[in-house]
Amino acid sequence: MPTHPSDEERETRDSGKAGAVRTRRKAERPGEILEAAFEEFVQKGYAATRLEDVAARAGVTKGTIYVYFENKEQVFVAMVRELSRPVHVQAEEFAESSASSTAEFLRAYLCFLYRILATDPRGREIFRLLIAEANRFPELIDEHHQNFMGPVVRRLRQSLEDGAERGEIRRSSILEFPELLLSPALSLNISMLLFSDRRPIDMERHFEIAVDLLLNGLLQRPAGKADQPGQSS
Amino acid sequence: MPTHPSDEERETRDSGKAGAVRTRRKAERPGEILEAAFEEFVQKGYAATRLEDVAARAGVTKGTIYVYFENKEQVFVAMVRELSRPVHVQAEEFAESSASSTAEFLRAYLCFLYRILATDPRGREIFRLLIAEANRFPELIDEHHQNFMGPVVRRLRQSLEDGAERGEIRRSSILEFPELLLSPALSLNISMLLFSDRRPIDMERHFEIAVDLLLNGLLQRPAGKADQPGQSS
DNA sequence: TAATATTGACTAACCGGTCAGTCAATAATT
DNA sequence: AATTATTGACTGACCGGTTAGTCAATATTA
Repeated sequence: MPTHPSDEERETRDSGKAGAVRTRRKAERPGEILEAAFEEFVQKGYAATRLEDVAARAGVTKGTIYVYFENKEQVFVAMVRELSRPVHVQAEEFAESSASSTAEFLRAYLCFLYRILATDPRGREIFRLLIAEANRFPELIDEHHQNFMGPVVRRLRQSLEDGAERGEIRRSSILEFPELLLSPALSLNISMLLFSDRRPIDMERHFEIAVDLLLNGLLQRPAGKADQPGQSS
Repeated sequence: MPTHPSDEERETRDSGKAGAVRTRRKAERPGEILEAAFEEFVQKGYAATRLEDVAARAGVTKGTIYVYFENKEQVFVAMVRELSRPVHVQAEEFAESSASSTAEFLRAYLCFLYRILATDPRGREIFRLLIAEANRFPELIDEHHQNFMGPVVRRLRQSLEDGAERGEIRRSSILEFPELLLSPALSLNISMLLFSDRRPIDMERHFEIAVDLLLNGLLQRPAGKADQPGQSS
C-alpha cells in the first residue's frame, strides 16, 4: 500500500458503522459534491460555473461527478433540493412548536422567516439562484412553492383568520395576500443580495420596525392593550 | 473650395439627419444592438448569452458589435444603463408633478412605483438581471441605487416627515427604513419573476390591499392617540 | 482476485474576441 | 458630368482558450 488513507477515512473506520470506508465514501460523496457545487454556483452563477472547479473543491475530479450525477443540470437541481431541505424541515419543526396568542405567534413566525429569508446567507443565495434561473428550472420553483412558500402562506392565512376570530386582528382583505407579511423580509433579502456587504444593514432593527409597521396595520386598537414593537426578548 | 451642393446634400445639411443612410445607421445601430442584447440576456442570462445571437437578432454580425462596444461586459452594462434611463426619467417626471396631501401623494407615488417595479415587464427583468449579476457588476448596482433607489427612498422619507409634521401620519421609526413601503411592490415583482405566468396574480387588487395594509399602519387613528411605538433610539 | 470507486486524458463543440478585407456612399478631381 | 480616391460601417473566417461529457486505465478495498 503505497498511499496512506486520509485522516477522514481512518477516522471513519474506527467509528465502525456496519459499512466500510468505501461505502461510507460512496455515501458521502454526493453530499460533498453538492456542497462544493453550492459554493461555486453561488460565486459564479449557473452557466459560468465549471464542473471541474466543483470537483476540485469537493476533492475529486470531474469524472467522479458523473458517477453520481447525470449532468450539470442535475447537479444544480440536486444541490438546490439538498440545501433547501433543512429549511423545509425547520419550517416544519416551527409549525409543531406553535402556541400562544395570534399576535405573539405572528411575531415569532415572522422572526423565524426573517432569519430564513434574510439573515441566513445560504437561504439568501439559494433565493438568488432561484430568481436568476427561474426560467431555466421551473420545476425547482414549483417545488419550492409546494414545499415552502405554500405552507407558509397557508399558515399565515390561518393565523390571520384565527386572530380575526378572536378579535385580536382587524378583518381586512389581507387574507387574499397573506404573503404581504413576508414582503419586508423579502425586501431585506433583496437588499442584501444587491449590496453584498457594501451597505451594512441593522437587520435586528429592520425587523422590529417592519413588525411595528405590519402589526399596527393589523391589530385592532380599541384602546387598552398597546401593541408595542419593543424588544420582547 | 468650389463646393456644389447637390439636392441630397442640401437636404442633409438642412434637416441635419434625414440624408445619409450610412450615418443614420451608425446612429441607430447601438440602440438596436442593446435592444437585441436585452432580449437575449433576459432569455438566457449573462453568461449563457452568445454575442452572435445578439448580433443576429439585431440584424448584424458579431463583428459589428465590436465596432460599437468594447466587449461582452460593456454590452451588458450599456444595455442596463440604456433600459434603466426611461425609468429614471419617469421617476424624475413624477417628482415634478407632486402635490396634494401626504396620504394622497403616498398612494399615488406607491402606485407609480408599483407600475415600475412590478407591472412593467422590462423593469422586472432588468431587476432580475441586477440581482443575478450583482456580484459581477457592483458598479451597476451602485448606479441603480444612486439614480433610482436613493432618490425614491429620500422622497419617501421626506413625505413621511411632512405627513408627521401635519399630523396625518403617526410618528414612527419607519423613518429609518422608508424602503419598507416598497416591499409589497418588490414582493410582487419577485413573485412574477419566479412564476413567470404560471400563477396569475391580480396586481390591481394586490396593490389595493398592500396600500390598505401600509396606510392603516401609518395613518393616525382618529379614535385617539392610542400609542406611539416608543422607540426612542 | 474480484468488485468497485476514482482518475485524467481525450473529444467535440462552443464562444469571445480579432482583423484583413469588402463595398456602398461620399468627396475630390478633371 | 464623369472618373477616381477615400472613407468607414460592416463582414465573416479564424484563433485561442474553455468546458461538458466520455471512457479506458488505475487505485483501493474486501
